Order: sequence, then C-alpha cells, then structure tokens
Amino acid sequence: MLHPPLGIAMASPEERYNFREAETKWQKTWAAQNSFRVEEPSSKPKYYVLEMFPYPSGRLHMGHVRNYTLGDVVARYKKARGFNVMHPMGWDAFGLPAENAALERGVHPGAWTRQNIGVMRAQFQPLGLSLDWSREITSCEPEYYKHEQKMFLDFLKVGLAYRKESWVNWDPVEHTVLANEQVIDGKGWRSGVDVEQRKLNQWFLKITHFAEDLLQAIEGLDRWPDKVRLMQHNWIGRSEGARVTWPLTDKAGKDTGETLEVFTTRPDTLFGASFCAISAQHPLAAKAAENDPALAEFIAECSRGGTSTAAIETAEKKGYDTGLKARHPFVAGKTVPVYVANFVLMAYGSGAIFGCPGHDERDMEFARKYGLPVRCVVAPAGEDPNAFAAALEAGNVAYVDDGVAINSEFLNGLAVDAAKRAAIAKLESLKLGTGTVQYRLRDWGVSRQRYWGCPIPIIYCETCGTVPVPDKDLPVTLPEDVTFDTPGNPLARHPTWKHVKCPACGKNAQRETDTFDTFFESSWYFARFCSPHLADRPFSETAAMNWLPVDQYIGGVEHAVLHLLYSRFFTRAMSACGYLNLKEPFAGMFTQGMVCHETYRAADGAWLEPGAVAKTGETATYNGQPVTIGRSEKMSKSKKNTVDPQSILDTYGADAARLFMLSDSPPDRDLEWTDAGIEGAWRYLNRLWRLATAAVEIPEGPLPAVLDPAAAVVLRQIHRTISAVSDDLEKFRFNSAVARTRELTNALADMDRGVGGGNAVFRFGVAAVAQLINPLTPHLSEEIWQSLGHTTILTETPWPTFDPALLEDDTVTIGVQVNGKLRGTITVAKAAANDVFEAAALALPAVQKQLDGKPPKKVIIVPGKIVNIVAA
RNA sequence: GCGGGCAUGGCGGAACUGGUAGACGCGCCAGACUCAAAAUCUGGUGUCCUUGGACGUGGGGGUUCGAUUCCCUCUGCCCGCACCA
Repeated sequence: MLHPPLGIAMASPEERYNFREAETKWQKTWAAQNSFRVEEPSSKPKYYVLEMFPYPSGRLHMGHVRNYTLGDVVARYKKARGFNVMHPMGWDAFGLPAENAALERGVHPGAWTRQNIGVMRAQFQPLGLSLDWSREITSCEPEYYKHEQKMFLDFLKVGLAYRKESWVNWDPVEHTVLANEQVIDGKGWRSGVDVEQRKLNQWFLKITHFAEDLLQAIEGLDRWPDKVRLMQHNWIGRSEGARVTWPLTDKAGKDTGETLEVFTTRPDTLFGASFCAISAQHPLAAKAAENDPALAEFIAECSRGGTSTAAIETAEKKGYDTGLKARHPFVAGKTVPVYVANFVLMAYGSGAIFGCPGHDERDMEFARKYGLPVRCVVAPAGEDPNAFAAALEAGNVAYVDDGVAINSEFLNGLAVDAAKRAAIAKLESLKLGTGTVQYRLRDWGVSRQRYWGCPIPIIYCETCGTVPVPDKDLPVTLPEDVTFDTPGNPLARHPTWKHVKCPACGKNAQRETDTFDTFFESSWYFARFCSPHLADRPFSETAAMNWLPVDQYIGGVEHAVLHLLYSRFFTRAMSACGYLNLKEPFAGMFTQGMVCHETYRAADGAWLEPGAVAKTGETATYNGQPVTIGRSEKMSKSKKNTVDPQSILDTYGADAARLFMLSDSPPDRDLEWTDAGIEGAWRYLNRLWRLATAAVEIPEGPLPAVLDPAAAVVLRQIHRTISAVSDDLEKFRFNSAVARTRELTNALADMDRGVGGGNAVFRFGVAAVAQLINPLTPHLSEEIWQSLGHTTILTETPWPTFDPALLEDDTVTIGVQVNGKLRGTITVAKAAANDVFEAAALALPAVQKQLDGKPPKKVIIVPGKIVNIVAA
C-alpha cells in the first residue's frame, strides 16, 4: 500500500531531507537538554496542557497520534510564547481488556498491561512529542491507587460515598454487573445473553449532591465546546415541579394509612388526573403483589425487559391495576386507580407518577388502552374552551402546549405558569405536597465485580458492619495469584485474600471484593501530575493550586459526559475533603474529531485491509477480484480500515505524519486518512528543505534600511503571516496555519532574490517559516534553524514577533460592483478620500458599459473593502 | 419523540464582526527535463454558452446597495438523550 517515495533511495543527500537521521538527532537533543521538563521554580506564567491519557491496549493507533499531536502543538507554541509548560503523560491502566487478555491468552492482567505500557512508551518516542516523562504515572500501581482508596474513605466520612442496594444489569453468563453501555439490545455485549435486573449492594458516589452547582458552573466554562456544555446540561437534566402526596385506599375504599408520592412538572393539570402509576420496582408494587400472583408475574416480566435503550424504545406501554385507589389532593371524595406500569422508572423522582391523559402523550396512550377517562384542563388562549375540550376528550392527541386552565376550580383562568404556582401553594397549605427541583442525574455507582481495578478499601464485619480499612493498612493491594478459568470475580473466590480480621473488634471478617469503576482513576489523575511522586498524599495542595485548572485539555467527544462530569465532581469532592480548593479541573477543553479511512469489502462481504487492496483511481481489486469501496468510517479493527502509525513513521517520519494530520481538516472534525494526503505533506517538507538550503548560503545580517519594492512586499507578507499564524494557533485553526505558512513558502520560492534586499528578506522569511512551523513539524524546523547557523535550538527560542506597521500595504485592491455584481477591481492608496475611490471605480470601462451613459443613482463606498455602484 | 450540529468545485477545506466566493492542499489535464519512468519544475483546472458574458455556496422565500454569512421555510446527512413524569 504505502510505497516508500522512490526519491528516498534515489536522491542525493543534499537534495533530500533525511528525516531518519534528523528526527532521531533532535529527539536526543531535546532529551539531553531536558527541554520539556517543567521549570520548578519558575518566574514564567504556568500553562498546563493535557491530553486524555491512553489506555495501554498494546499499540498506538492513529487516534492517539492525532490527539497527542494536537496537544503537542499547543504545548510547543505556549513554550515559545514564554510559558512554563507542563505537558505530562501517563497510563489509564486498569480495565477490562486486561482481564480478557488473561482469559484468552493466560497472561496475568498486570503483566499484560505493563508490557503494553513498555511497547507504547517506546512508540511515543519517534513522534517527537514535547512530553515531560519525569512525571509519568501509571494508575494500576499501588503508588497511584492507594491515594484514591484514602480519598474514597474521606468521601465516606463526609457523606459523599455510601452503600445502597440497587438494581443493576446482571449478566448471568459472565456473573458480573454490566454498565449500561455494555448492554446492547438488552443483551450482554460479550455473552450475548439477555441481561437480568438484579438488586445488589453497590457503592455510590453522591454526584447528585453537586447537581445544581455542576449545572450552574457550566456557564462559566467558556472555553469548552458548546456541544459538550449542552450535553452535560441535558445529562444533569433539571426539572422544576412538585411532589404530590396521594393518600391510598384499599379495594373496599378504606384508607390504608399509606400514601403515594409522585413527582410532576405539571401540577397545574392535577384536575385532569385519571390514574396513578408506579414502577414495577416500587416498594408498593412488591407489597401489592404479595396477594396477587398475576401482579407478581407482571412485575417479573418488567424486570426481565432490561433497561437497554432499544428494549424500552419498542416496549409497549403496559399496566396492571393494583386495586389500590389514590385520593385526589384537591377533590374531596375523588379517587383514581393505581397501576403498576412498565414505563415508570424507579430511579427518577419517586418512582411514581400521576397520569393526566389530556395533556401528556404517554398518559393519553395509556388511558385509551385501559379505558381511563380523559379530561381537558388546559385550553389554548383565545379558543373556545368548551369546543376545544370536547374535541380533545374525544380524540387521541394530548394537548401539551401553553394555555389557560379550565375545569380546574381555583386554577381556572390562570396561564400554565401561574397555575403551577397556585397549585403548589395549595398543595403546601394542605400539606399534601411541595414545590421541588428534580434532576435526571443519578448517583455514580462505582462497584465493579472485577479483578483488574482498584480494590474498594472496606471490610464487612458481622458485629461491626461496614468498617473502613484503617489508614495504616492502606493500600489494599490486589493479590497476584488469581485465576481466570471460571467466570465471575477472581477476588471473590480467592482462597485467602478476602479473609481478614475486623479492624474494630478483631473477629473474622471479609473484605469488599468489588473494585472501583475505572473512571475513578481518570477522575483525578490531572491533579496527580502536579506532584506525581509524592508518597504520603495524592498531591500537594500548593502544587495543585499552582497548576490547576488544566489550561488546555484535549480528547475525544466520547467522554463529553462521563469522564468530564466525573472529573468535575471529583474536583468538588476533593475540595470538600480539604485536598484543594477548586471547582473546575479543566479551564479549556477541546474535542478532536476521529481518524477515518475508506472501507473495503471483498465479493463475499469480508472486510479487507487497505494494504491488501490494489487501488487504481475509482476502482479497487483484491487478488484480481473486484472490491467494493465503502464510505470513510472511523478506523477500527473490526472493519480492518486501520493504518498503523508505525509504518507511517518508518516511511515518512513524524513531521510528515503530524503535518498531514494537522493540515487536512480542522482538528474538531473527522480526518480522512489518505495515502495521497501524507505524500503531499511529505512533498512540502522536502520543498521547504530545499528552499532552506538556498537560504543557508546567504550570510546572516540585519535587513537593509532600504528595500526594493518587490522585496518590501514579501517582507510585509512575512509579518502578516507571523501575525496570522499566531492567531490561528491560539484558536486551534491548525489547518489554516498550515495553509498560510505554505502561502508564504510559495511566495519565498517565487520571489526575485536579486533585487535590493531580496536575499536578506528571503533568508529572514525562511527563518520565519521555520519558527512558525516549529510547533507542527519540530524536527525539520530545528534542522533548518541549525543550518541557518543558529547555535541555540529552536525549541528554546521565543516565538517570532511582527511589526504592526508592516501588516498592511499602502495601497489596497478592492472590488467594484454595479448593482452588487463584481465588474472589476481598483487599486488605490489606502488613505485616499472617498471621491478618489469613486472616481477610480467610475473610470472602469466595465462600469461605464453597465451604466450605459446614465449617471449612477447611488455610490456606496466602504473604504478598504468595496465600491458598489447602484445603476439607475 | 426531544435536543443540537452540518450542507461551499471531482475531493479535504478557506472566506475575520454581511463587502472581490473557492485561499491552501489533494486529484486531474498539458508542458519541460528524461531513452523511458519516478522525482522535480512550469502552466491550467467551479459550471455553461462563441471572443464577452450568464449562472454558481442543499431547495424555496425574505431583509439589504450588497448574503456562504442574518431571518423564515423545506429537504438531506451527522451527533447526543431516549417512556425523565
């Protein structure tokens, strides 16, 4: 597939840039000079650049290369701008793939993970990234995870962690709990069998404690993508409404003494209530089922259904009448039936609703199915209420929009908002409800029944209950001698590990055998980088407060909610426990696009690797057989459309790979990897190198005071480019920065160096290009810089400056329109008066022709921009 | 269903707060060099008709002297959430 450019072998050394030698040389130089070590102490302002740390899956993929290249551009640019840059790297090293490897190949997860880290660390080397490796951290090592065990116990003390029985997705084959993301179409992602709903004791972190703050603070994250902010906003899902209490009666109409509490955002529609519905997992449902086998069967059926999105989507709305009745809070003597319904979620609100079919689509569907009354209590303003109500009550479509309350006693005539307030006031005076705010966000369940994670430092004692592991016994480390030959958690069946003495009473007790969700480690690693080797604490508060928040964080959108929200929570929780005093961990966030590639399929439908396919123009073949070329999709092993970074680095070098990734499309959009694209980047690097070779012969010296006008034009372009590229780099417009740099390169190549000052300007321009492109292609630019005779390296050289006076020409060329259509251009002195613009524009033959001898009706002059003549 | 985004040549994409649409690159075409090819260099390349024009930023409409940019509307694609009461 990737034929090495033939020129590599053919060209003489002075014609071809030898990236192999140069890239290795500069990587060694930077390492020897500790160029990317954080300065401590430093008088410079700090700048913390962080890319999401990788999971050590075994090899780097193109997505990694893109991610770390983007961060590297920022880090190198900020360093040149005079910042003390921290740009660290580490390993998100706990996780399921390590256990799968153990299962499939009989390797210990730890050995597998550590070996992968070794391979990947070596793969990072040739990319030429400006990383401070002295701060490397590995989350699966006790030196790292012991701190989060302590942190968890602190969270427990302040009530931010708790244990509760809750419903979870249970895979009966793998004997483990699955995250919602691991349940696909109601089946376990690996086992492929139906997932069950089970009630298990789980540890939770109380992220809901900060729901309001996490929501409010989104507004302040002004350097985050709007998309991510919106997603978090929706995820937290704030709803204002009321909790309403409904006293219950039995089948005979006698009060049971119990009440049903429901949450509603529409207390103004209470007079339209025709039923209540509770979740199958609601305690009242279980109680009602005690004497009703059919109900018990219905509840079991609901639990089997799974919580997967697809299952819910297609599920028919079903209910079962418990026989219980609920007393209406406002209407004396009125009761409504209480159903168990499969669409009511236990985890939201109180797990119960009241149904108002007239003004809720779902309630309407339910009411029609079970023959429940439909009552109209809101009519659009300006319509005849009686006619509207009659139509609504006869039809099957709920009215959910704004309007005026009708058929609602004391609410009649009020608009929806006012009616809500009045209803809540009434509920509160009757002590049958209260205004409240409900969030969609739920507490974070962190228990996982897996081996390769951080042990939860808890001991269960029959006498003392749940006992935190004392500080002196931390860390709780994973046992090495585990087996993966049977399903389930190896920690739970380990012969000795879980058996301990109770730290409180000394009797026999058992360890918690669950481990933390791997999102736990990534929720605070950005703080650990601030003091990565501190032994007794997770990080020094001083260091963390100095470096945090991260100035620029970079990663994929797939973490827009979970990881980023957890980290925001953790920062607040750590602050609550005195570790630091900060709310937001990431001041700037950038989400990069995916790396994509065309897909290829053989006639039998099998996916083919790009390397196996012979492509000629629009058609492709495999072993002489035709190949279907599919759309460009995210590189993935399953579709075989991956390109190994290693082979690209070997063939073209890091700079070419970096340049292509940066120039092809804007960093937040998907990037399509093509052979032609990388070759284009490679060509440019060689062209630039040849150009620089010509500049080397020109002795260095100050620019002459008087320049030939042609040279002066180029000089102005150099200054304009410095200004524009600086701006582009600040704003993540790397593709545009490359385009402008190439433009300048073209101008330098085309300029007449023989004119007065031409050589000096040329040399100055080449040096400027090397500086401007240094964050993008650091090796080649160092090489050019050195060849120009500099004795210090470019990496330690400040960013070039521009002279604002040289940004603009004295003359300006602008378009001349007649009736908005371009008819020509004029070039006039920039400072010229309007009548000069007008005269020059009217003098154009094309303009005269359009005017046809008549005087213009109107002339619009925007100095420096355009002249538009309105013809009669 | 709800929420959000996007739509510009054969392709990736430029165009700052409304002001010369298509920068820069890829691809393609022609030429130079070469026995030939590769590499490199030069020129061309939005579409349509004849020089000169006309048309052109998904479709339709609007505001404006002037719209890729602002407003309305329709279509298509992508993403997030998904019975959230």
